[in-house]
Amino acid sequence: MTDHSPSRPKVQQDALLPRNTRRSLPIALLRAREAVMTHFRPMLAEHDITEQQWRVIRILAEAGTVDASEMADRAFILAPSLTRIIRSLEERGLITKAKDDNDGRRVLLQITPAGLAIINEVAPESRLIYETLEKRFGRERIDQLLDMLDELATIHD
Amino acid sequence: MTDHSPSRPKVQQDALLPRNTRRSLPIALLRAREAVMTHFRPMLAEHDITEQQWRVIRILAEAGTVDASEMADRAFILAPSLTRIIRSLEERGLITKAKDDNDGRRVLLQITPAGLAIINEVAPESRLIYETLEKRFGRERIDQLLDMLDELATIHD
DNA sequence: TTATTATATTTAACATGTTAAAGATATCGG
DNA sequence: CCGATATCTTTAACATGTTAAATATAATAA
Repeated sequence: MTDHSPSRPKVQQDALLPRNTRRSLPIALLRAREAVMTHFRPMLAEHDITEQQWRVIRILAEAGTVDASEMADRAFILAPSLTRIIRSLEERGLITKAKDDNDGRRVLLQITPAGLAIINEVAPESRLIYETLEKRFGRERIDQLLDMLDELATIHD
Repeated sequence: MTDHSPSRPKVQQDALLPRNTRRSLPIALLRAREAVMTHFRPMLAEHDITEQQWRVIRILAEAGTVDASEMADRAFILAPSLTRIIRSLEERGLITKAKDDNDGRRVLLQITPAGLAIINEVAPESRLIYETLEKRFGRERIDQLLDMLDELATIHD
C-alpha cells in the first residue's frame, strides 16, 4: 500500500503510531454513547433539563433520600460537577438539600413534587425510546453489551 | 423485597420509573470509557496534553494534512470544541493552521516536529497500555465489543 | 481531651460538551 | 453577474469534566 499523499508527515515508522483511530476503544465508546444520547436529548431538552440533571432526579425518584457521595457514585458524576448540578436543581425547585444531622459533612438530597412531575412526564417517553432501541438492537445483545461494559469498567479493581 | 426506607418518595407506580440506573446503557458506556481512560490519562498528563488534544495530533500524524471538518469527524470532537483545541495546540507550537487555497472556508491542519516528538514519546507507552488491556480483556472480546459499539453508533443512519 | 488524620463537600481554574447564531466563503440558478 | 442558498468555521453562553486545593466536620490515637 503506497502512500501518494504529499502531505504525509514523516513519522519514522508507522509501528510507532498508536493503533488506528478507527478501532480506538475510547472513541468507539464515545461514539456509541453519543448515538444513544441523541435519541434521548431532544426529549430532555423539551423539559429543559440536561442528561446529568435527569440522572440525578431519576435516582432520587428511585431511591428516596440520597447523600451527595452516593449520588456521585450512582449517577457517575464527579463531586465538583454534582455541586453545581445540585445548586441548579435546587434553584429550580426540583430537589431539596439538607444537612445530615448525624454527620454535618453530608448533604442529603430529596426530590420535590415538581421534580416528580418531570419524572412522571419524561419516564414514559424515555421507556418508549429505550424499548425501540432494544427492538432494533436486540435485547439479548444489549444485555451482552452491558455485561461486557461492566466487566471493562471493573477490570482494574 | 420490602422497602424499609422511610424516605422513599411516593411515585405512583414503579412502572412509571425509567429502567434501573444500574443497567442504563448511557451510564454503562460512560463508566467503561472512564475506566479505559483512567489508564491513559496519567501518561497524557505527563506530557501536558488532554485526551482530545492527543486525538487531534495523533490523527495528524496518521493522516498528514487534514481540514477541520474531517478532523471533527475522525476525532469525534464538535466544531466549537475543535476551534478551541486548535487554537491551544497552535499556540503551543504542536500544529500549524493554514487557509485552504482552493476553499477559503477550510482550515488545513498539520502536525509540527514538536507535535511529532510528543507522538513518538507517547505512542509506545500508549501501545503498551492498550496491549495490557487486550491481554486482560481478550483481543477477540475487544473486537467483538468494538463491533457492537460501531453497530450501536450507526443504528439510526 | 487534643492533635492528627480521614472523609465529605465546595471552590477555583481551565478544558471540553452542547446548542444557537454569526461570519466568511462557495455554489447554484436565473 | 447576482442573489439566494449551502457549507465551513468561529463566537457566544451556559453546563459539565477534570484536577488540585480549600473548607468543614468526623473519627482516631496519644
